[in-house]
Amino acid sequence: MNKKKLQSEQTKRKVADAAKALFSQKGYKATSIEEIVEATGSSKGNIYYHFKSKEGLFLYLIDEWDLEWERNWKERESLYKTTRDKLFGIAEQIILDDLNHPLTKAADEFFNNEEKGSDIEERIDEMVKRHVEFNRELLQKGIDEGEFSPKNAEQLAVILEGLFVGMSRMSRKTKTENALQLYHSAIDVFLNGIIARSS
Amino acid sequence: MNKKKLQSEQTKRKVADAAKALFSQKGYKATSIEEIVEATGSSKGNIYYHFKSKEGLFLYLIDEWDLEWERNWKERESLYKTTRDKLFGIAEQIILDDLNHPLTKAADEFFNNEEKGSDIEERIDEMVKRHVEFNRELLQKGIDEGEFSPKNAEQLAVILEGLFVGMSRMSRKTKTENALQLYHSAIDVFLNGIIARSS
DNA sequence: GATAATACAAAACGAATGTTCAGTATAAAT
DNA sequence: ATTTATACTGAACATTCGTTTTGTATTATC
Repeated sequence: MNKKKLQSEQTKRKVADAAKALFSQKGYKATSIEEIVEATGSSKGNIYYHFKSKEGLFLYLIDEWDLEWERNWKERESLYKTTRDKLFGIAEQIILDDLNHPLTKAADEFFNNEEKGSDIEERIDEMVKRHVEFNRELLQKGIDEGEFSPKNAEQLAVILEGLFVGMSRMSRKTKTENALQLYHSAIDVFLNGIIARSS
Repeated sequence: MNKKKLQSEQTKRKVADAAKALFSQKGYKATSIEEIVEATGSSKGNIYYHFKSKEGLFLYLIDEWDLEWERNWKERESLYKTTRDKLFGIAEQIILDDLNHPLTKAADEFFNNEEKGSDIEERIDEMVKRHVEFNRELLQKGIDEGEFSPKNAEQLAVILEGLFVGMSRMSRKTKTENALQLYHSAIDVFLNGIIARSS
């Protein structure tokens, strides 16, 4: 049980890579299984052997992306000391990640479409929850340490997540340089809005 | 040229109303022309006689919605004196409008879909530009009058627009009461972030 | 009253696309 | 060596849906 399993994993990877490229270029809906077939040389049946469905294939890619993001962050986290700096650091990583990661638009499209299987919906909910929880912990830490004024951390976490979502959408039409500035300003406003002051 | 034109307008309205209800409940993509046919009693051909396409029908509804929003705002604008208060007022109207207006989700879905006719895309771009310009004028006024710190008004306008978009998405899963709080907090943070202070 | 325009109906088109399934070959297991 | 499980093929399936087209009845125009 070796040669076959290896070959299998290689094929799965090849499909995932091709799908990622296509989803990135054309978006989720506009990318057909047929195109993935043409890009990989694999057959339709084979793709459905490795992945449960088109949605499943896409979520597989998003999961990988998420994991990669967390890995990158953990490497960089120690570079920042205060929670405030960490937030800026996260912001910047998200900015770079979002702008460099062409899957963003497809993900945005995917999450906004109403027709998802109920099992898929659950996975999405969990993913969003993970993000918000990630934000919440950081914000709570900032509040506890007196950096931010004591507000509802859970709510601020949701707002932060929403801010990124909104910025992603707004920067769709703008050039990359402007998008970078836009994101940065948004974080600036947000931080400025929750920062603790003596006034 | 009277009885016929009247009847025609009534039919168009009936179709528009039914479509609005359906798009609101089920989203853009999930609502089929066939369902609009069933809901109105009109035929497919008739719908296509009154509206150029499904996209055209949807944009017609969005346009109406936008016009109604502006009308409402102009009625209320005089109630607020400072730009800061106006922003809060706008925020609240958007909140109420968005939460009460079930078309929001469908619009969000529609704007995120990649497959639109090029003429449709133009109309969307214009609409977004109008919104941003609306925001920009207000923010610029606030800056000129010293209420807000002098930042790039254009960029802040885009950020504000994005914030609403993001909040709309984030509040999709939450209950109405929580959504109201969320929106309000977000505006709070934003205003707090751009407010002018003596520090 | 004849002609033209308008409002509407009903059916067919047509094309894209996700998914399944019967069948085959290659490998592992016994 | 035979059986079994796994990886894969390719075609058919199954629908869904937006759009077009052809035909008709009613109303306006002259």
